[in-house]
Amino acid sequence: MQLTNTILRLFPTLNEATGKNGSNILDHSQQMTIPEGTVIFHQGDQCLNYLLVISGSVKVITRAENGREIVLYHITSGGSCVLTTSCLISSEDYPAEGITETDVVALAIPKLIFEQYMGESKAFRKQVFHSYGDRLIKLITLVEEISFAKLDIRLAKYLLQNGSVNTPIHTTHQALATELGSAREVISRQLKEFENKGWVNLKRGKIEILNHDALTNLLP
Amino acid sequence: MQLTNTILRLFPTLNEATGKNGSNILDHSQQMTIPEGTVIFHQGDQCLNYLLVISGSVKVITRAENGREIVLYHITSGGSCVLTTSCLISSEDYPAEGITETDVVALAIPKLIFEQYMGESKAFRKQVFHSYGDRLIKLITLVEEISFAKLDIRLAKYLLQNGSVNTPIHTTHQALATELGSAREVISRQLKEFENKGWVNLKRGKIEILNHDALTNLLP
DNA sequence: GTATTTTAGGTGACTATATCACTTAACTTA
DNA sequence: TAAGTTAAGTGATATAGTCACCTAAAATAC
Repeated sequence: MQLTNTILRLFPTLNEATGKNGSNILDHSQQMTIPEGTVIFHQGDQCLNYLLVISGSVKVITRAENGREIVLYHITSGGSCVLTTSCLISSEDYPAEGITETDVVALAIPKLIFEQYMGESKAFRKQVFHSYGDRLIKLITLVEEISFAKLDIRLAKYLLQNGSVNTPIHTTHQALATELGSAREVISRQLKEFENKGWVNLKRGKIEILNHDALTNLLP
Repeated sequence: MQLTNTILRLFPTLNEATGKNGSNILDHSQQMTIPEGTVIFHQGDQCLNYLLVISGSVKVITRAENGREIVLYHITSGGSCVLTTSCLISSEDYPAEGITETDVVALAIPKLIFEQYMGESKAFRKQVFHSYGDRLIKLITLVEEISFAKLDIRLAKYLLQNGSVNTPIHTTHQALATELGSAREVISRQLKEFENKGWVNLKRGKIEILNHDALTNLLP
């Protein structure tokens, strides 16, 4: 089956994740398709599955009372949701919310199967742990960036990572503000400054990079 | 042995963490005492042990190029160092540094023993995972606070959590700045403001809380 | 014990970022 | 085409961080 091959390419360790009786973890898991914009988890939810993302992207955000948001990280193809995992094990509340940014195909491994394979398969354990370590390191890097890096640099970095001279970025200033944990007005002004310098071209919902090198020079 | 009892009280799951041959995880672990101010890990280190803190406190910080620091979290009695664990499994570089804040007694579980028991003991797995989830949630909460909470509120919160009307806080403005990811001058000014309002009393290296209620009223 | 050095804390001027209360412009849909 | 909706722009003000420098307290050297 084609999908199984895709899954095994994305999560090679699942191949080895066979239980005592030789059954594969995939046999007990369910593939699901989730439309864009779906809230797949939020604070207080109970989680019954370990989620592996096969295609598409999920953003995990946290929100202040006043409505300001910041993106903690994205889960893309080959990633897993450690927050639901963490919750699977410790049964604590989520401090965050997960929303699909595109249509997402995911593999849901039920809680019990998850626990069973965690005991039986070293490869699966390794995979799960790796996800955890990854997120932890990403979060620490985020703390570092929010605390120490200046906004123009973070913005330039984002633009360079998500677009190039020929491929404009389709997003709003508000979405960018959420991505960087800033305010829309601040992003707008900063982008305007980049535009005045001739580095970018701004259209409603679209940012074109004109001078890749100038933006690169801003980075440390 | 008294120490074993202490360890089992702090890490109840270790009691169940027996291997196939009935051996206990404690038999293979080493107890160590680390003096205050020791850097127990930093970027690029290789880690060979899973560390459980029995007594004392370790602070985990990350540092900017310009020298500014922020405390990511503290590991106290009963806590474990997930960063070294993460590194044990994924072999990635630490994005942070761990420093003992006091003399610390810790239990070091060698990498191989750690991996063995992770496979054999459900209780031990649970313990390790719980640590991970905990840190993840703490880090997300930190991101939330840095991004959204105002400094006076965060400072008041810190003061209330670390002192009271009769027990002054022994720390420097610089240490407070690191704890909250701010700058010394900013902390000094904020504390001065609290002092002008009669809420605290400032001495070199010491902060006395005078008005608990006023500080509490600042919190959301 | 005084002098020197080190460390903690204070201050003013300035820059960066966030917030608030709007306005204007561009797309959407009735 | 008009009305509604969403995106972006703007000025004023508040908060936080940076820089350069100063003073005061404590530690140490002599």
